[in-house]
Amino acid sequence: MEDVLGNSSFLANSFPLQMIYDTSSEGDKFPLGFTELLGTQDFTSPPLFDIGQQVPSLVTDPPMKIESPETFHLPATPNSSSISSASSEAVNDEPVKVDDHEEDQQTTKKQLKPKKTNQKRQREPRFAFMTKSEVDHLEDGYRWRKYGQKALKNSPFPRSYYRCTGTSCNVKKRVERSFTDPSIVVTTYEGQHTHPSPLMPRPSLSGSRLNSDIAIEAATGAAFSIPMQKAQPHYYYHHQQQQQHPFGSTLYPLGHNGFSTSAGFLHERRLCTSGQSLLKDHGLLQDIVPSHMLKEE
DNA sequence: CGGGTTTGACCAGCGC
DNA sequence: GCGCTGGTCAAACCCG
Repeated sequence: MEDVLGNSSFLANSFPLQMIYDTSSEGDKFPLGFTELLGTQDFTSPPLFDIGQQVPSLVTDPPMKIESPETFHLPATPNSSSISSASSEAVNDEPVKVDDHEEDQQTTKKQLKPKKTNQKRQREPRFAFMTKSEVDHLEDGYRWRKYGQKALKNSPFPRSYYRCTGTSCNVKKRVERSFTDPSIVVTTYEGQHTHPSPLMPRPSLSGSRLNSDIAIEAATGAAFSIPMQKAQPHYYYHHQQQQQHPFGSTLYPLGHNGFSTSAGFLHERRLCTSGQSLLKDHGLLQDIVPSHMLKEE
């Protein structure tokens, strides 16, 4: 976990526009797209980001070697910001059904105190964003309570731990700064909101929502919360890497935990829902990244 | 006073 | 087995 942000050689050819998805053990039982793992299911989760400003991508690096449980990729350019990469962590061999996640969370918490059960601690699917921002704690529409802070071994910046304050909502997030680029905030979400955002009512599809925004929701079936930017992000797109299959080949290396499966699902779903030819060169990014950005590269 | 933050301690998992 | 590290707890503290 410590080289999360520190693998600079890796970063050199990494994907600037990435989203870290981390599922612990769902494997091919994972019936949902990754975004569903985060926000509340469908109606409840507001589109908290302006897709024109911040765009998630599901792509990970093909050469990605998961040396540490979580591997983050930083933008290749200082101007680029945001988001993601895939990671896997806390591998459980036993598959976990998403439906059970709430229960799991309850039990995992209890597991801490009444020492040692025979079960390994089970983790929620995780999912991280890299956001270029001055502020550590990005507003994402939910209310969070900080419950811990930890200095990380290979980073001068501490990691903060937050829990959603919603009752019976066990979503957690971790916020840390990239020490390779302090302007980048890495936010890792874990769990699924069980309630709508208390801060931001979901607007209708009309108005300010961009097509790409809609595309994301169509693709995922649910919106998820991406921290709203306080600083203007820039998106950077690597055409070269995008030519690869945005999910299959790049995500398979994550192996064990079914990321590839859910990603594949997502991809399929995308094809089904968006109704246009989506399988072109740019893969997912094509319809979530503004076209002018795609041309930049 | 209620809710959030800080911070030291504790625990579990992992690697050596 | 031991030490290291990440993750969490919970008491103390802060603030509106």
